[in-house]
Amino acid sequence: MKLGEGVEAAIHCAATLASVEGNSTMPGAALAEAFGLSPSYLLKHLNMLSAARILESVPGPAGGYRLARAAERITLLDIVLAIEGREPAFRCGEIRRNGPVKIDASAYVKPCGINAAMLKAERAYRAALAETTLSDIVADYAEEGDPRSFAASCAFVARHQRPQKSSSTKPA
Amino acid sequence: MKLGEGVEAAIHCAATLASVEGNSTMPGAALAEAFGLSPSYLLKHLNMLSAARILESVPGPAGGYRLARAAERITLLDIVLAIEGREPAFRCGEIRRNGPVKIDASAYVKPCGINAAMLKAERAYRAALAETTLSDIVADYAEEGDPRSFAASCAFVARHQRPQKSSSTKPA
DNA sequence: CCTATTGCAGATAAAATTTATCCATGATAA
DNA sequence: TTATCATGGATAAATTTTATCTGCAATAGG
Repeated sequence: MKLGEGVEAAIHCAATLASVEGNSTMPGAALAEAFGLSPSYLLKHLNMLSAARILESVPGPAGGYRLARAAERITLLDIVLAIEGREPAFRCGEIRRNGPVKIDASAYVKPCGINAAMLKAERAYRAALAETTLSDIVADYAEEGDPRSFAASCAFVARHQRPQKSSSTKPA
Repeated sequence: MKLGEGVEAAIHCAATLASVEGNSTMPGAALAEAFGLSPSYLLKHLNMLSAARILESVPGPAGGYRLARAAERITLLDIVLAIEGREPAFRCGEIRRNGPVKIDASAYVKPCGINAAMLKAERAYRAALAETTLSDIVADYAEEGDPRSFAASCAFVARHQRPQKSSSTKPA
């Protein structure tokens, strides 16, 4: 059981974008620089977040990414599912049917109990992830994080965010 | 987020071994046959279960595998950790430190809030897995499963289990 | 003792997935 | 018109997963 590295990058980027003011955007290259990541690869992940309607993208100069909705309404689960896919971690291969003795398919209409137990655990995992929002992450960082690191983050965002001409969604 | 196929095989095998009587064993080849799996690869997984003290192995003819303790005291978590490893699925790469502005390491003594939230979810996952024991799986199968399939499983176990000379652990 | 069966460790290889880079294209602000 | 930026596709490198094989140690049964 393993989560790809993209998840960490995606959450950090989304949290950073939560600090961007109004409908301003931040270029992908700036986000890559903020965390020392490969720009070309990070774009893939940002793209998945866009496809999942977690981020919005604005093309052209002064373009970039911003949150597609309020940070209060973006959970860690949203991000993890966008990056890792919506498939459950445990995939039942129905190997119970592969024995030497062939039994009629009607014997397997009830779902496999093992699968059920594994999926139940995964629901617990997802429920826990759904309890934390991006705004929780940001608030925790502002309150509990080191002031030096927090100030540096704020400065970085202020330096790289780009205001947009006309608003489309929520004007702060 | 993905679990290897070995987990499914391991749980099914362990559940099968839970039906073996007394201190009898069942050869790995028989378990592979029971689920249509590659014998040489399944042995790897059975071995991990042995290393984790979930199974015991007996060498020599009439040898094979059996549970190392009562099915009531083996949880799905035990098996998943034995196969997938004990590392958490989310591994924090501390990319928060990789920004262009270098900050003293003392700013990062507090753990990353994102990591904390992800680990919290994983604890929920593991707690849910720990709630289901092998005996739960077997009992559910006996009560809720199809009688034809259950009878076939019992017959298969009866045909392949091999009694041992002298007992070491629990004589049923 | 001898032999056949079985678990075990290690080397190896095939396949799939993840990670990463590059380039051509389209949008758009200046 | 130009420079900046997101997008999508093609591609490749790296890593992990899956799978097989071989030689070795243990042992029940003759």
